Amino acid sequence: MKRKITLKQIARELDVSISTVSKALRNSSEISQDTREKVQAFAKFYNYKPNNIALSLKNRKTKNIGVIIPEIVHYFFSKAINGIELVANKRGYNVIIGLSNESFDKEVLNMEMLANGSIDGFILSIAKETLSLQDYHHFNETINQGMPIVMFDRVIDEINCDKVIVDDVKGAKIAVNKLVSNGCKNIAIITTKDYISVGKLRTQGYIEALKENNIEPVPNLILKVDDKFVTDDYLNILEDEITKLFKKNENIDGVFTVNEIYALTAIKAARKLGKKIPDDVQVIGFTDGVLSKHATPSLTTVKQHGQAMGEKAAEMLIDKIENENEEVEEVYKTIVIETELVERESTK
Amino acid sequence: MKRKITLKQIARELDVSISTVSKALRNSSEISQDTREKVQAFAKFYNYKPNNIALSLKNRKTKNIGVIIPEIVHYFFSKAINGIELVANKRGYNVIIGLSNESFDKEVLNMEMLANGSIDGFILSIAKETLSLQDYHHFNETINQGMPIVMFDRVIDEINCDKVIVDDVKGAKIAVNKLVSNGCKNIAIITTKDYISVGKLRTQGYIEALKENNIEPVPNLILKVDDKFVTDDYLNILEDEITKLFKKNENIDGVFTVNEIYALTAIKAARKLGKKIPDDVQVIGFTDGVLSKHATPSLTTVKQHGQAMGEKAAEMLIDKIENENEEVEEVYKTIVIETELVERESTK
DNA sequence: TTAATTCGCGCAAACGTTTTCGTGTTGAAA
DNA sequence: TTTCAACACGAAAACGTTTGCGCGAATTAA
Repeated sequence: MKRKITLKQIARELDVSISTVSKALRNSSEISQDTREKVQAFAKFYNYKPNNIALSLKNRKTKNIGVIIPEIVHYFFSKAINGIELVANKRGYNVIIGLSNESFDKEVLNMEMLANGSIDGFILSIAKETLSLQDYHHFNETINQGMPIVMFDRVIDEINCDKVIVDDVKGAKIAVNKLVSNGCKNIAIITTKDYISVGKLRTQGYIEALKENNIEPVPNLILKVDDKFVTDDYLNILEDEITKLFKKNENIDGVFTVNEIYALTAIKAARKLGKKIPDDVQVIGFTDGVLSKHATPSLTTVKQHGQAMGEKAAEMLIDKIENENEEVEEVYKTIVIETELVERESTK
Repeated sequence: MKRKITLKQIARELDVSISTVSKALRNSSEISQDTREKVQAFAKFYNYKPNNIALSLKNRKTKNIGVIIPEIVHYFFSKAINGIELVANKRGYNVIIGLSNESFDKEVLNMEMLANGSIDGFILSIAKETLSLQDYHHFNETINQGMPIVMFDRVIDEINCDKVIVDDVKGAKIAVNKLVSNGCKNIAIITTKDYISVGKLRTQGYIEALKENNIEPVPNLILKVDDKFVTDDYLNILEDEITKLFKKNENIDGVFTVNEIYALTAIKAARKLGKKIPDDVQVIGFTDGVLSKHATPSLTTVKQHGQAMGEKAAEMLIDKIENENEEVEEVYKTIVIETELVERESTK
């Protein structure tokens, strides 16, 4: 019923000026002990709290950070948000989320909605559509307006901003090396089309690892799935493609995939073909999500530390926000979060 | 480099007053065609956008809604956020999230951070700790300050606000009825302690359904798991308890669980005891998450429509925010979202 | 020519803060 | 008694908007 109380109302009730109230509440020595106590008691009684919006306007700091990600129903991204919210909260910031749903337009719209004063900085992971269109004007414009940006996971080299990434190449190598040392001779990869940077990099790691182990990569063992349109039939199409892969290459004894779903689907397809996991085929996925842990057989995966990435991104952003005054020549960092192989039942 | 341009700067450059600029941009007929065009062209060139914070202060509307949930790395909650963000965005609102991590203190803190002007209303799902402490003062205080609240999923009857819930009793009944009609005679339930309202209600539905099918519920078949402390060892403890349940009651041929993890763990435990799913034991879970779909065998579950719940909650909240003026005697609605049984491989 | 309109624009208040600078009152020192 | 510092407080500006109102100039009607 009763709106939040303001300085003005307190001032009127106590018959002093607004400035006196403000100073009294901040314990300024300008104000007499008497008045201070009176004001503070009154404020406490009416549960006075300064209005954030007014503070934001005055200080030109909102204490909000904007996070724009492709989707939220996704283990990696929700973990990242968890990390972001953790440190943001610890440092007194709120988190505003925008979901691009992998759409360029929604990404641009979301950024425009927030860039007009609502936030002090952005943390973002780029939509697939943006990556394939290669239209990055909205990032550059935002940066030019003096708004700090930290990109994570899906980043673009050419944009000048802080970045937090996973060493996808190295992660893929670790996985492939594991398969090789476990005795696999014919290792396939199930990956995405190249415009997804993480897919591309993991594929690169796969190839490099093979070469380092003196195995010549063969194109037939590289399956690049188009995941532009994720429909309900998607899983079936995926499974069909993987089944074809197995049938064409009877000798496959190891599979590395760039995410969990591909790995699980590969296991399913392999089993239907009568192959035993991990005896006949060993499988390693990427992203240590809830599926990897609870699947049967549970999945050996390359863990990305999504939460750590989120935490680091938030730390970097807030550091930048709070040191904005020091106009040192801008220097941008790229932090690489190490991956880790989590071994479970899908490998020997 | 260059900060966002303001009305004042445009006014100075064009040698008119601030009000003229403002009116010109809003196409007011008070301003001559000439001036309007000049101002608009200038504003467009410098990409002028009104400052949201200033607007918020002026209008006493932030166009932000606050969402406080227990955790985000969780299929149901992330689906709900997805729905909330969808309609919020469509209606011109931003979403600020706070995570309580099931902690009472963090829930209170988060609400206080946001309640001082940062948002126009709350959507929340209550932390377990709050539910067990039964301390709801923060909700009531917020409501008394005139801030609208919509609770979803985990709600409290005594609080006067809009609510969006799932019919947990009915959902449980549907599941149990399915098991009965599939021939199960000894149906166990794996649920949570009663202070979690959803656990309690689903248990209630289980009992009612049994009675309606003329089966006397037996206490030995009701396993109430304490999930207050979710640690890494948690799954083992859970599995042990379930294994004990099976051993004590060899005749169990159907299991209903209040979430996915319990269901998967039950399947695992049953299999280790040599029972076949669904031939010897049929299992139905709750919450149609990513695990249910991808597990082997895939899981028959009661689908909660988390996204729909989020959408509905956001609609209700924004409606309330935008009709706040009409001081009709407050009337609070509770919307029940229907559940749906998704049949997969864990039932016959 | 005068009076009444219309037009085009600026002033100022308001939203809720914080903070700088003045200013009137008190008490003590000279 | 005069002078000055210390004290306690208020006025006002600023952050960036929107908007009701007033005012001078131009136009029209009488």
